[in-house]
Amino acid sequence: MYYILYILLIVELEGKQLLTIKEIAEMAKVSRSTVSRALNNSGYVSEDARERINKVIEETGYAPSEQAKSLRTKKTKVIGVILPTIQTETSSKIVAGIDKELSKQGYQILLANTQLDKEKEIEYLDLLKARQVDGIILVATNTAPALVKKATDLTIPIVIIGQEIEGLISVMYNDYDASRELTSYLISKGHQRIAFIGVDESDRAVGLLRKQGFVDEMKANNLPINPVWIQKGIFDIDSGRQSMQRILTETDNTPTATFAVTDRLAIGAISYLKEKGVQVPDQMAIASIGASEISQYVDPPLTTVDYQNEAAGKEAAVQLLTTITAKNSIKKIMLNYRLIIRDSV
Amino acid sequence: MYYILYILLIVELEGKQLLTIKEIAEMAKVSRSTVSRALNNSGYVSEDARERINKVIEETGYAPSEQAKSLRTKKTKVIGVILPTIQTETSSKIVAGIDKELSKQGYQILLANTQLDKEKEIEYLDLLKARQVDGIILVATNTAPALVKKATDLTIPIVIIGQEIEGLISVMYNDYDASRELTSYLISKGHQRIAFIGVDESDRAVGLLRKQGFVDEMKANNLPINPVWIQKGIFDIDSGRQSMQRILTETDNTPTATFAVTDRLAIGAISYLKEKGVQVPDQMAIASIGASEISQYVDPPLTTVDYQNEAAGKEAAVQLLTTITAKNSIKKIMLNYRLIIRDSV
DNA sequence: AGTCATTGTGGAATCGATTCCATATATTCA
DNA sequence: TGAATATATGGAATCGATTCCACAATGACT
Repeated sequence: MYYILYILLIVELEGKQLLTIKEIAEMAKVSRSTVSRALNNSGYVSEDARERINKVIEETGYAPSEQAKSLRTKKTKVIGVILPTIQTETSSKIVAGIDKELSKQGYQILLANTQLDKEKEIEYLDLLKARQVDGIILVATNTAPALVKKATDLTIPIVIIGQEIEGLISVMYNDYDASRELTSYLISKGHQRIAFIGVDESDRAVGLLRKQGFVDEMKANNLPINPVWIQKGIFDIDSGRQSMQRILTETDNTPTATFAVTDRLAIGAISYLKEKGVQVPDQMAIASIGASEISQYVDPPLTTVDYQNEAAGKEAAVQLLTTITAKNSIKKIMLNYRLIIRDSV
Repeated sequence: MYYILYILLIVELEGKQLLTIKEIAEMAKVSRSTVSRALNNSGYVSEDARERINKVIEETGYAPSEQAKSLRTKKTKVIGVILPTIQTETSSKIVAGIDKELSKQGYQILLANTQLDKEKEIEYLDLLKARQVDGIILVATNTAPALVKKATDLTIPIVIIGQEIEGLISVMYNDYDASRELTSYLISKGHQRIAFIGVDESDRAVGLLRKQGFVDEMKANNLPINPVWIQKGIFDIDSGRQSMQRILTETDNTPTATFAVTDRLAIGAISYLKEKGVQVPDQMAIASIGASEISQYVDPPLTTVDYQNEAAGKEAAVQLLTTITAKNSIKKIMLNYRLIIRDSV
């Protein structure tokens, strides 16, 4: 009999089989119920039993399966985060902000990177639901009807960052006002002919609102806009170069300043200007939105708008957690921004 | 009877209770076993039953609980990724590489951000184990004995990025050779007095190996190293500024070139030099390791070493997946690097 | 007609926890 | 001393899937 037990023990240690609560119970000579109670500090457990259980846990390094636990309790302590990409400073700052807040409360992040594929945003909502996440934070790039419907129908708490979706908690950047203010600043510096490098308007926040802010402020100051001055790129540096090239070559009516909707676009534009020997800011001023870390180290340092992405992530996490623990009614949160004036204007 | 069923249905739809396989089975008038077989294409299912099941699934939008499934099958299709920080380009590129590879195979990433706290690396190994992840990728910053022991004892497949740990699959950067080659390049450009901005040596790869590469190459060329030239910072830009300040002020024997172990440190150093009116590269050449996206847009564009972090992440994911599906014996993978020559030297 | 393989199905056990409930003992108070 | 309460424990059901097994029905082949 002893031999058999011994052999079983060996096999178990060799195979490094994960321990279960049942085995811990047996070793501590109590029932599974008691182990569970000791583990969760719920109900009564005698000092005697508690000590034996702790000792066994200590020795074996047992950790209860989160798997099994959450099947029963319906809580996974996991939050799904859907991102368009992880490779930008904006995204990683948002994730960092989310993570800081969530980890305080013992939650973890399950990443869902769409790689800019809009279909996948919808797919991932389903997948995360199947994975029983306790909540979802969606860093949205668009407000397509299919996405809105899926997100609204979802039974899981969800917070949107970067776009406004009716009926859902949204954490938004103040794109319109920031854009007007930045345009206004350029005008106050004496610029009258101002170009604009934007992105596609299916991205309502970055594409549409920032453009509207620019256009409205120009109109409010009775300044004309040459169609060539309005360029559209995608979210990368090279696209900024190309846009600036078009601005300089496709019309004789060259602007004296350019407003790029992201730092990357601005950096691309500057890189083209340098190549062509155009002085920044003397011959062409540049301003953008984003306040990326390097914006202060490029030459010249960029005048930009700080959106405080980490704070956005944090705010989204806070909203989500309060929705999970106690129903939450706050629906829209408009974040602050901050104009950072440097040498590029 | 019909009323009761009807009311139950209403309640169910109203409350948006998550459906279970049991309900699907009832609606399709088959057993749970049959639904499961249909879902997984295992065993026999008649065409007739299959159609009814698919119809019900279609109508209800049912998705099986991954939770319950993985409790039974012991597979979660989740990989834990432990990172020192998510806020650097290196990290996000690695994660992007990992994610691209994993998502192809239907795996997802569970993030564990240590925020540079070494204790947490160990904690998270336990937590991820409790969460039953199928594998772990550890982006390591050190090889402390406690960490090595925990990682080695783990019963879950694990791959290390950035450090070499005996007995585990490690994906490493060729820090020593890259460092020697970069130093050699500086020397070939005529520099004899070269300073070095490093980080703490508890980070074996970035701290120790890069320094050794530098020192060995200097020695091989019989070049002396002034102690003040060897500075130590942390992983941020400001730390590069401070190091450069010390290099310039704490000795009269000023170097003509500086090797910074990361782009950020180099950018900080350049920023200080500019402030003091020191010409780069004429009065001080700068070279670093990292090839961050902005390294080509700073002024002057940085000479740096490209480590291809995304490829590193991808390689780690590939190794991990093959270990999970079929035991894997490859133990060490040394990645390529590439010297990028620009104007800062 | 009888054996055998193929196809199809449902019941029941299982994964590893939590939690309700029944029961037993110890303690307190009138 | 007896009733009420507090403390302690284990048994059994449960969460939502998968999977083994037993059993039927059908068709094929001697």
